[in-house]
Amino acid sequence: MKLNRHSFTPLYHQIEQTLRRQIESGELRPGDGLSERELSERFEVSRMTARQALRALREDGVLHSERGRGTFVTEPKLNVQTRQLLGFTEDMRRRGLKASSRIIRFSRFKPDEALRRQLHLESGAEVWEISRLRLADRIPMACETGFVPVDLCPQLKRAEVERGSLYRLLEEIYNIRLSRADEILTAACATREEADLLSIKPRAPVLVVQRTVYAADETPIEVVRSVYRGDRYQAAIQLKRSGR
Amino acid sequence: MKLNRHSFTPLYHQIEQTLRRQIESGELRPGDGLSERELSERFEVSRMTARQALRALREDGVLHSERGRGTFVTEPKLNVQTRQLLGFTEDMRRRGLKASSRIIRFSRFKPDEALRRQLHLESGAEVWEISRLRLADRIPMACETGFVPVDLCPQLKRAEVERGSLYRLLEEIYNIRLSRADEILTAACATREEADLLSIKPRAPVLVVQRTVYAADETPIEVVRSVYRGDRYQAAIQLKRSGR
DNA sequence: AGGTGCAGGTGGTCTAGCCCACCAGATATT
DNA sequence: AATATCTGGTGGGCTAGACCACCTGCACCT
Repeated sequence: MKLNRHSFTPLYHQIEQTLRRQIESGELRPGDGLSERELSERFEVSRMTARQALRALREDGVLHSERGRGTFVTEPKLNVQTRQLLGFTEDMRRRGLKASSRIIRFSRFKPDEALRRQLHLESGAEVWEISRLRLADRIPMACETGFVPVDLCPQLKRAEVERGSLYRLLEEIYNIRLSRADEILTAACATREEADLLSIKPRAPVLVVQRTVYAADETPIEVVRSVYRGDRYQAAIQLKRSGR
Repeated sequence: MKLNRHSFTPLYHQIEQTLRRQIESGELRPGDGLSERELSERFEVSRMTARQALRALREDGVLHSERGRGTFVTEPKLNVQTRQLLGFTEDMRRRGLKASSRIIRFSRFKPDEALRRQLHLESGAEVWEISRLRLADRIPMACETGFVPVDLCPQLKRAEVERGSLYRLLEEIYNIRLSRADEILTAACATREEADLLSIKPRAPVLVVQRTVYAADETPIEVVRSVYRGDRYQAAIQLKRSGR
């Protein structure tokens, strides 16, 4: 096992990625055991460095450690998957559904004060408005209206947005590293317009998700409001008891 | 600053708790700076140990570090607070509201197969059923039905449940250390019964939270279903973009 | 057969260092 | 006055050890 000692990516992160790949490829299977000392020998690093690699994987729930026994690849949770910062496309893929979308509106305009403040923008700046109907296996699932500063991706094309994942686009083409998001979930009644789009009855229950996405440097990237069909969508979360 | 070197609680955890107290008491204020080397001198531990204390606080968002500058007490987020594993009482207190409750049903019975499996119980075991209307500042906010294995707290009294926080009871009296929970959030329509209890119109939107709470050893402690008024309750979450 | 005790492996914690890139403010140079 | 350079402090990363509590399986003894 060879690491690149002169890379800018830290050793522990290279180890983490290696293990993650091995788990995804099936080379390491659920239940398989690892050991900190064995890893530190295999990768020729100190044990503390191996530990740091394992820590991240433990926090993701990919591995779990038992004192006195070892560290093991976690059995994949049946059913419940934790809510992650995923776009609709990625979210649906994880649920085993195929995402598609229909653009309802795609425009650029000068945001009002509230939105400008949410996106930390100067008063002259513009935003893209991306309004899409989201389908899973061709069934309407959500309608989503997002706002992204034009400065971040001035070349954004309707066709690009149409094809698929906005987040992948931002990460791969515009080189913006998404890091975290704040979400607020509420229950509401579908408006007539939403009901039409989603093919549900007016005033049927919907799950409304308002999300602000941030880059690694805490710059707001996107503000988005998604209205999910209450009868077909559920959000799974894992909570920790921390602090006191 | 003195640590108990012979305690069973690790040094880094003692440091973490000390800092947490100092922040809560106002002795350390938002914006104040700390340094790993300074802490390691002050507490007479190695720098790695001081680092480990800071890591936990960073992950909680209480502190944040800037390379080349230092580690600082984070300004408290206005408004948005992240969803934590809290009982209703604690949740409302954080929102600045006073929680109270009215017991609708309190009984013990033999669970059906589905519930038994969720709580990992043997076939003879019994559970408490605790069904409560939850109020915030005397306004109905949610109705909540929880199931707890009788074995965990055989002495549970109706009066105890009536007084307040079930979670505090479990932690302080029955010495059960809660560690995490899985939640599923969905939007739905209030049933007639729920609408009556919550003083809302029948078929008004409600946020349904189904939660399973686990102890540190992964034993399921409680399965609970809460129905929140859609017009008065929202759930805030923080998401991280991790792994791939 | 059934228990007892021991040895080796494991994760958890901790030490006392090291080098690096980065940042800020002071100092020196133009 | 503006600019470059130095300097001390910071977090990030890493090392090569150490001791502990805990778990497991094995050998030994009863």
